[in-house]
Amino acid sequence: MRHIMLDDQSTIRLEKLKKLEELGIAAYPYDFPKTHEFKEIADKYKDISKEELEQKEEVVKAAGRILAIRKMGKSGFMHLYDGEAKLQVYVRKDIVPDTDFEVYKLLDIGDIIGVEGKLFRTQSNELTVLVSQLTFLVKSLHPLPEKWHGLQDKELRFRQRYLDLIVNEDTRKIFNLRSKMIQLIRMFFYERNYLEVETPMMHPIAGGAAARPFITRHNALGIDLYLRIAPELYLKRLLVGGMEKVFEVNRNFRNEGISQKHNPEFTMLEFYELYKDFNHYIKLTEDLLDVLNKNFLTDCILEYDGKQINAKPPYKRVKFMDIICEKSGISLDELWDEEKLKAFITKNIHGEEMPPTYGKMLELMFDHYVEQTLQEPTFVMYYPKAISPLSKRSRIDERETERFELFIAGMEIANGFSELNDPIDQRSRFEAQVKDREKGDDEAQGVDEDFLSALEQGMAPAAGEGMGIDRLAMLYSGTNSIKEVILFPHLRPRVAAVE
RNA sequence: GGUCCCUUAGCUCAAUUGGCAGAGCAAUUGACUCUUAAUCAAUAGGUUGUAGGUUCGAUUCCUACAGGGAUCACCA
Repeated sequence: MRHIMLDDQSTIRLEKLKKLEELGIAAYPYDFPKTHEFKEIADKYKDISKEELEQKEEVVKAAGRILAIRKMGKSGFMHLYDGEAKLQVYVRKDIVPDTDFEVYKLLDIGDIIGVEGKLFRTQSNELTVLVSQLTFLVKSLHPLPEKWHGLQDKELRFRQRYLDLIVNEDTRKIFNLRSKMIQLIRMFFYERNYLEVETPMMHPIAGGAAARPFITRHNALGIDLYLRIAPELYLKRLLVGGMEKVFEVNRNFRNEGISQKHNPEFTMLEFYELYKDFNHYIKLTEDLLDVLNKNFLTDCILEYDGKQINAKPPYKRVKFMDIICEKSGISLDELWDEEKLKAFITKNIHGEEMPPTYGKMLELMFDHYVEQTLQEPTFVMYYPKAISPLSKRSRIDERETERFELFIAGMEIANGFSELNDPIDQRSRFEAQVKDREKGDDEAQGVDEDFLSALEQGMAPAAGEGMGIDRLAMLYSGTNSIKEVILFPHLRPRVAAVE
């Protein structure tokens, strides 16, 4: 049996709750019929003067959590917070019923109350409810963190996110922004006649990306399943089935380290459209970001990590192999030659193990020399086949694919391509992956026969793309840690206290 | 997983060279009918993350462990 942890302050609050019950007050009432959100009140009356308010006799019913109490004998002010805005209320002994004033005297910071009363402006002109009736709604048995500094301890902020949300307004703003962003993204695709779909989170084969999966167990079937690392291969089965435009916003799971930019589960937007290629999706990406820019930025400037980044499309386009040459000084011939590349890495990149495959060497070159330099939004195009097992061969150079990634502030934001729809080519790419795995690349995929059968049925030419929602939220909220944009980021579990 | 840093009252933070563990907010009691980081007076609140060690004496020095942060590795 669990008991409430009783420190001095909680004991006192429990006693106050008992006194309320002795007054005949319901300790845990069932509802409160409020007429306004605080923000509605603020918006509606912001231009109404003190004098006009006196005449109008505007009565409101509203409810919120007490963030501050300033008691002055027979009257007092409180600030309430309803999760969106704050509202000041004024309680006077000669105005509220006697019982209500007794209740008021037993209130603590953190309690939630409902009030009814007419609006007025104080001497300092703050819009305030002159309380005529006060309704007790719930007692908070623990004190709130300090009002001035708020809750600073990151661990407490993430583990007890509810406290963070009550006390730190910025936190609330970040999650409002995130929600609005996802809403705008959905609208963007709905307007273009995309169908929103949900594909499995548990896969018999983890495919569609290069990553190590989480393993879970299905008892009745007696098999292991993998939490998906990407929805890609299922979404493309839908393309085969004739769904012409689809998108999915949902979680992916990757069994890797936790860092400032990585959470084991993260939210991914993926979208696909038949009869289009990667050029079309580069443009669509710019259109989508343009919508977000207009909603979240002023003058299209991203303020990130102390830098100002111009986010106005169109964005710079560079070739993957060219940009590596430009930033590292290697020649294109050397870069295309595995042995010469190996020699270059040995000579110039120290403290790194030699990657097991040619593809991994290219990724090392890119990560080491290029990624951090891409601060202004930049499309990196034409990734080599070796590291793009699901993208269609380039029309220009068959060693490359029609794949692009978008980088902003040194972060990978999107990854898209002309989808490979040749089942024979796809099979050989999968087989190359198997060879990579044998060479020691434990993120290489296996052969997905079921997916190949779908492709054999015939998939029209298509473009597809994935975007990391958490990282977008980081960019637009100006936060440099993914934990700030995920309500409950993964932390090591605390060892439970002895019960 | 490696390296470095952090952990003191409910919260935000102090504590000199190793020498009585303190402040603000929150809380309690009292005063106060336009305050807004309300004000004034008084009071209470601590096994200094945990377990060891060195020492006459440890918040302070050492070791291990736990949690967090930064960074590297892996990745989006």
